[in-house]
Amino acid sequence: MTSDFQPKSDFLRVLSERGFIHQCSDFAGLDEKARNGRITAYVGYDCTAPSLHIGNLISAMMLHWLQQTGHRPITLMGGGTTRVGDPSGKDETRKLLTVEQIEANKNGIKGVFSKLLHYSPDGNGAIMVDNAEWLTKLNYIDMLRDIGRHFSINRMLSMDSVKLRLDREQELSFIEFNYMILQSYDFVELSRNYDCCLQMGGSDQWGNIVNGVDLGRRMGSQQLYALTTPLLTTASGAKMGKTASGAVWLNADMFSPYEYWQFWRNTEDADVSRFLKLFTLLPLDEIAKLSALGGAEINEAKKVLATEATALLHSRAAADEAAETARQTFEQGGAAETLPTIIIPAAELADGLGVLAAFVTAGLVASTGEARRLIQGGGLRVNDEAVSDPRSTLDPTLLRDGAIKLSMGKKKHVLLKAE
RNA sequence: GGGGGAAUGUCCCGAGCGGCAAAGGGGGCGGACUGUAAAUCCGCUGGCUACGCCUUCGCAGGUUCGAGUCCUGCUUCCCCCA
Repeated sequence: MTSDFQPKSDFLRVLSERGFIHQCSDFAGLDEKARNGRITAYVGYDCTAPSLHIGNLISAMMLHWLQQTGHRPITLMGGGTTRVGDPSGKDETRKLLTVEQIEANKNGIKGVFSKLLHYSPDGNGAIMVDNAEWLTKLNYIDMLRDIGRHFSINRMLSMDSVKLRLDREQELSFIEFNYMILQSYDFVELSRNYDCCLQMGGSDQWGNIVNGVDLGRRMGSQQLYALTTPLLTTASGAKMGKTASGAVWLNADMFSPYEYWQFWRNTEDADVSRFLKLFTLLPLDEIAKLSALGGAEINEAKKVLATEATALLHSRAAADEAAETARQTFEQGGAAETLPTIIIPAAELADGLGVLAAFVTAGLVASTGEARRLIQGGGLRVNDEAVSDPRSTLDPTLLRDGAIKLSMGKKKHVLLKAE
């Protein structure tokens, strides 16, 4: 955390109170600027996947508060930079994505922001731009002369993103080495065209952002600022956002509102307060009350966290439905209608469907082998009864209200319906 | 250009005298205990039409009853010399 500086601007005060701030290039200067008028700030998003994930949410939330406190957010799509690939925090070169993939990913990512920001060309309406617009037009010689000359290789070699690779004797290709130059240039470009003076991002972006600030100074832009968030980890130190099945995606078609709700519901006790501040819009005094709950009561706070976070990203209705599904499933031990459902042909069930196949079809296990192992460990249940024989079959007599409830472990349930 | 190393279970790290579905971690998953938490303990962590069959140790061949392990060629990476 950066000193005990007391921000006077609404913007930094909110971010600071809610725990968003890790580092800032010039806290006092930025605070002053934000207090004296509307500023424009941006966060860049790489288009490496068809959806953003939890790790991206924290910076998106910063943009939200930026707008709420009267300033203008820019969401920068990395349509250009993704073609190069950011080496920060990565052990190995990522495979280059095709231009088509990048475009497709970009379109997948865009949607999320409309949940958190108002877009409009006027006032403090958010704007979305794509750095492919200017990066793809750069001419190599011009770029070297205008931009490249401001970069010192000596200094670039000392940047974490580069040093790490070199220290570990892992290859860093020239194309990746250029990433920070392009990102720096983005900042200057946005500062010229949109009067943007602040770039925010995760702490792993500090080096890239500060380089942009520096380039701005060398190229005679206005004073630029850098602001980063802490790296999102759980209280036990694990990197957030990775689950068994992969990342916690923000797009509903990749990670359903119900799964999303469950993700937050399973937060560790020690993280509840921090996450309420970061990922919900609840006022701080209310969060303080919730955080004060001790022992088993903290579960109430987790439900609020789950519902508020889900409502913010998906919708209030989806959040309430997820909460209700969870209530029926976990608190009453029933099978809520709204659990994830898999439909199979009625004939298949009438003929007797093998349990192993059923669990594979339901997507609860990846293979029949895994299903067998889980059965041995007592981890699979049909209508809440542990499965003991891998050769047993499911038939229509097991239908309860038209569905068979398949469960893996205590938390994952799927309804199997026949049609 | 010359010399020397390295690539292992498709999550990662990492052992591996010619008999290996391959030691050990980490991570993940399941079970017990709980509060859908943490900590702790136990189990699992190639596939299948499953007491049997099939496919795995960078790639392609070869020697052998049998190769991750030996030989040849290739690819990629690292180190030293130039």
